[in-house]
Amino acid sequence: MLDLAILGLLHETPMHGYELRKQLATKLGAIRAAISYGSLYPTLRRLQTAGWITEAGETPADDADVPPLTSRRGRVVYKITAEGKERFQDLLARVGPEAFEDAAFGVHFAFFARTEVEVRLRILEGRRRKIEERREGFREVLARAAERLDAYTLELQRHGLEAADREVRWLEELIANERKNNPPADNPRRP
Amino acid sequence: MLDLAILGLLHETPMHGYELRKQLATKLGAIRAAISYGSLYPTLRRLQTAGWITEAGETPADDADVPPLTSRRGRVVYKITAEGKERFQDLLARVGPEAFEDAAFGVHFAFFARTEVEVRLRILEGRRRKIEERREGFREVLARAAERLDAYTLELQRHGLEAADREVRWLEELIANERKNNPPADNPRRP
DNA sequence: CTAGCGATGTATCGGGCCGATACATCGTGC
DNA sequence: GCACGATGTATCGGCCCGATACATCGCTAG
Repeated sequence: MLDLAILGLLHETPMHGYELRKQLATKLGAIRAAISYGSLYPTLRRLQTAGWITEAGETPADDADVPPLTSRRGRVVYKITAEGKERFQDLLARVGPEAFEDAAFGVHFAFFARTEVEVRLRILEGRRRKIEERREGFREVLARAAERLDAYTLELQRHGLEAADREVRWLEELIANERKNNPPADNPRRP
Repeated sequence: MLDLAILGLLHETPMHGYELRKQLATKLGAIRAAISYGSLYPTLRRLQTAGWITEAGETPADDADVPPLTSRRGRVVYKITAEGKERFQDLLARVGPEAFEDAAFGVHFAFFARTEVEVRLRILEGRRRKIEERREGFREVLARAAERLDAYTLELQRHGLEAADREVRWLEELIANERKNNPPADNPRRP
């Protein structure tokens, strides 16, 4: 799951670990917390061993750096290899049940701009089905076991039901737009 | 985190692992997926070693079992000890920053019926602050970096922002009710 | 009658990911 | 001139998950 995210980011531009973590945090902020270094660095090593990324010596042309960052220390800049790009496409198109889990779905979604329409649809529909099942679970608990649960547990169920319901509607909107070949940006929002 | 959940459930009634997992799944369904056996059984062993739970021989009085379950196999029924109850109260009242994380917050909330009002309020307020910060993050990304992100990433941010916003409002409602000493069940919902 | 299946039930193993921690450098402000 | 926060790399112990294995029970189809 981290593999896909890291390869995806390095596909756009070479980066070092620290920067990678920051980008991940903003790009996937809606899905999961910032990734830990205890995951990041071992994963980078694994990807490098597999031949999907390589160390790229610090780029000498630092033109237009945000502030005048003259530092040139132990930063290790990674870039994706040809095999890495293949691997990325492979992971991106693989639509197993894992792709519908919370975290994995978010990562897939974050790279939808690089995904085929049919794959996007299959992922969105799989995710919808999963959330629908979750929603059904809440409904059953609320209908069948309401009297056996205390007020707070019930409130948790209600909140979960509402959240699931809203996510289903969100997914349905996305699916409909996808079928009309509209990217989500074309979907007008009230300001 | 599992410790608190398991002790809490065993506080209500003795149970074996399988049942424990099912109860956890419904009680915490809104928060986290069903707990894995790969976590459950090692945790039970740990709790037992610590002296917080003990094996209770299969209860002989099986009166009013749901179906006539005559089976009496290798089921291991656990029950909480006096030290376990102390430990549970201790964990329940400990309000560190971990208690505001997604999963831990859910577990704490699920046992609010057994929690002091002041502790409930501190947890709800800490959680609210955390979600507010998350919401601020989304807002900043949407305001400052919108042009650098693709449509799907933006949509993810919008969705995250909306979810965070709604959770803040939910928490605010709960806090207000808490201050008026109303349990959440008194909060009327349209059917 | 029996073979198979799905639910119940306990348990382990490898691995992913996290939080805490350590350590070093750079620019800035006091 | 020095403390502090941001930048940056790295490891370690531990929690938790998914996959897997294995055994029993009750039901039902052949």
